[in-house]
Amino acid sequence: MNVVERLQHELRHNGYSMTNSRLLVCQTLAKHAPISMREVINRLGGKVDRASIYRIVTLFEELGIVRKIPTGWKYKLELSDKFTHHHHHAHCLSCRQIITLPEDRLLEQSIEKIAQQQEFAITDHHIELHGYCSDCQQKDS
Amino acid sequence: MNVVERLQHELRHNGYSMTNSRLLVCQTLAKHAPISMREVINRLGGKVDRASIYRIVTLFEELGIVRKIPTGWKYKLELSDKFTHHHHHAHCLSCRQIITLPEDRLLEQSIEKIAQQQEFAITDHHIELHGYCSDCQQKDS
DNA sequence: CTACGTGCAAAGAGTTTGCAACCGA
DNA sequence: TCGGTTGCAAACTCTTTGCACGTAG
Repeated sequence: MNVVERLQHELRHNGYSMTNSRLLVCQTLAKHAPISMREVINRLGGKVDRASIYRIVTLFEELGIVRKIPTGWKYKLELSDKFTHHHHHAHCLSCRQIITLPEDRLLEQSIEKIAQQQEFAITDHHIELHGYCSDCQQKDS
Repeated sequence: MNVVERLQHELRHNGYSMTNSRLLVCQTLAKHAPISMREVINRLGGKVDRASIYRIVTLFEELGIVRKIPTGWKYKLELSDKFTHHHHHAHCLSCRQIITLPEDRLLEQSIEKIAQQQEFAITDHHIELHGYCSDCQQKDS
């Protein structure tokens, strides 16, 4: 199932229509993630209105189609695990690059264990590392 | 070392003055964390100007005195591990409560291991759980 | 056809900046 | 005293909302 089919399925399944604007937003996310709201708006400028983009992203978030990844005071967007695979990110404080981390069983298990201990019914989780990537470490030393 | 002494130390050590405004912001964070920017501004309304609060929080973040914890599109603020103990949060999607989680060795080790594997020099990390707290699970069922 | 979606425009939050006055060491 | 800090006011960016028109099913 490719991105478009997947989107169509998620929308229909929840009683929403597949529209051209929704498709454009989804394709932008698929192609450029992680991407900021501003970038999405710029890339779709003229094609989809700002307000509609906000409405679409809000809907996508409710349906679990996109996730927001916090970067300092702001955030970026990317398609959820339904479209890609489960992963987390590391942010380089020097070059601002966002690195995608490989999935780690032990880490995921730790999270689940803690949730169980707290009797917290977990639906999602987010992990974010801050520091310096290998390239920037070499430059600075 | 209490909160005020700790603040004084962190500021002096980095060449900044201990001012009344900085003290007020710090005390507000100590007393009400996690707290949103808006709440800080409201609580200090009349005593410290909005712009100064932003400047102070930005400085505090650079010095590692405060950390931002993302909550959806927004964020809240709290004093860093230097003032409290290292911990993470769980957000209840129903009652919006933010639960402080106990420290977990296994989890912290997993994080360090992943950073090492990626040759990423980690300085900080965030973990955030989403789901439903035990109270809300009972209400809904 | 008809309810859901979108564009437009304007309002409402949240955040930043320049500059003159102020205060802490 | 003197440079770092703050208050004020204005600008700017980000996000939301109401309403009339457009469009998918």
